Amino acid sequence: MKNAIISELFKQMADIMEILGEDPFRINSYRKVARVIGDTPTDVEVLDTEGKLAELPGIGKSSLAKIEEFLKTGKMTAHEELLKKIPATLLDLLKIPGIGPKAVKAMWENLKIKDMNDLKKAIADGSLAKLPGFGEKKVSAIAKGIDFLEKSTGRIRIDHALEAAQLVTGFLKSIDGIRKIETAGSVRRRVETIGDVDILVAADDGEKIIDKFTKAKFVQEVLAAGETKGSAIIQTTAVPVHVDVRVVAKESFGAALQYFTGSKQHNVRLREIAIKKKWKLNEYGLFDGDKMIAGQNEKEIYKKLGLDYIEPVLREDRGEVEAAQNHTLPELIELSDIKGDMHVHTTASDGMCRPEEIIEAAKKFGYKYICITDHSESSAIANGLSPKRLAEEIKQVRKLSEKIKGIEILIGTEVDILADGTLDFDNKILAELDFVTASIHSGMQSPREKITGRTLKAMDNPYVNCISHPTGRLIGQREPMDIDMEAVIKHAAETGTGLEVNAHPMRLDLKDVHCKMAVEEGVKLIISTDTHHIENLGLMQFGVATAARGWVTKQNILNAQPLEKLRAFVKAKRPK
DNA sequence: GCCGTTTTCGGCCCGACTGTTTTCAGTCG
Repeated sequence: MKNAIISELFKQMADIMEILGEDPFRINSYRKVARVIGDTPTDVEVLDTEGKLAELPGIGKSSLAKIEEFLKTGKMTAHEELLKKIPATLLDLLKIPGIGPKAVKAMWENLKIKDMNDLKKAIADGSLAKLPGFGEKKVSAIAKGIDFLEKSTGRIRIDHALEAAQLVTGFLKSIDGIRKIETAGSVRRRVETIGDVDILVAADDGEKIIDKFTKAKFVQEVLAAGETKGSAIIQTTAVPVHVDVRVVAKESFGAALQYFTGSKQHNVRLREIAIKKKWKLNEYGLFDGDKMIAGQNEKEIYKKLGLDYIEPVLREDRGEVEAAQNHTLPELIELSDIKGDMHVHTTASDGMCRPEEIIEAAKKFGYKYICITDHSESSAIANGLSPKRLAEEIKQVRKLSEKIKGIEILIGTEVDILADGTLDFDNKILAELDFVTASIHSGMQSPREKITGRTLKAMDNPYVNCISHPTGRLIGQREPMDIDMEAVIKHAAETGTGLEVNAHPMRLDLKDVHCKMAVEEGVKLIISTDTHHIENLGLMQFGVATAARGWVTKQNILNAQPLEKLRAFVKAKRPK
């Protein structure tokens, strides 16, 4: 699958052209190609073979030729030509906050700065500050930017971002004069990783709000403080988080919320629609000339533009604008639809709590059922169960099930998929379980054919109901396995096997675009927390958000169905 | 470079903040 590398090539070409000062619209079109290819779950090579590549939005003749050249030869001449014009290391400098293409170009042309080390030297010896357009403050901002970049781990997890958002909104709520407050940006869209957190406030005295925010106890460093916008690095229990607070008037709150929720590309589409109607859309409202025709609430803006309301999780310019025009938006899965958790671990393997504790906690969530799924023997590091220990656990859980009322208690397993694609338990014992999820925990570096083959073979087993965390990625820590997700999804549909949407913010696996692909093929998904601690049960919201970002409805989710339906799904695959 | 229910040519989203300026360019979202 070459999607990621092709996307990166186009992004690099856009960056280089920007440093060279070429036509911004042309640059923008390269960026769009990068984004569209990066967002596409289907292998570009497959799309090309089927002649469907040019059907993707933003891919015209010229981009198609570049992509095909790369697929055929492993080279992209246009990319190589551009790289001859500037050193590749210049692109790293663009990542420094406060430095853009113009600054990079000026530093390179005048001071021969070509990488981070050169830049540090130029700051230290004072030469950068002498460059026209670079004063003392700008140089100090760049130094800070380098420091931030070197310390930061890049984008942060959605749960960490949400914690920061809740900390700041909680604090702001206590200030007099605040009429409304909402978290906007990528946090509101529940994107899997977050760059910074955007908080939107409706109030009259912006300066006062920003002043209080930037002086709050949790603020580590103030990056900017104006009349309507404050920007700061704040401390949370997990990581430092960049938070922006913006203040707008009450009558513009909806327009500002829409605007600052993004995504940028989604907003561009909306503004284009406004322009066609001879209107103007900005963060203050929707305007016909000087007259505001919408702005106080967000729904009004979509309505006036002739669109059904689009939930924030869908606002990625992945077809949602067209669907809103045609009234074909899906009715998205919600947290309250979830009826049970199908993947939890107990002290029997590597979980931190006893079954009774988890079951009681699940009852408090209002779940109708829960399934205990401890590891199998091969996951030795996770204290996986031998067949004998599993047999004991089955007995123990059945007993609990008789004792505890108000929730159905199921016994299952998270069984290892072994190197040859067979399972860690034989079918005889699997047949005694209510639900079986299978996953790969070893040999994750194997080549694509091997990983894919193991997964497909596991799905052939009539007792396997679900594949857990199908790609094995750990966000920010481990790349996904090299696995053919198209083949996996097709085979899941063929064999009546479900796929997990692992809700842990570090996994979110399946990810959104794979969820979309799976439901389009008619595959049932199971959103599970993979709980190891009691608190983990609360992570379900992130799995639900990820599925919703993949246009998933309640009907597509197995554990949003009554228990009878879930049991029927298991039964349908087993030998009659 | 892409695109078309006003367009196959001529458009392509919009504003805040900052710093270095003295009216604006660069960066960011």
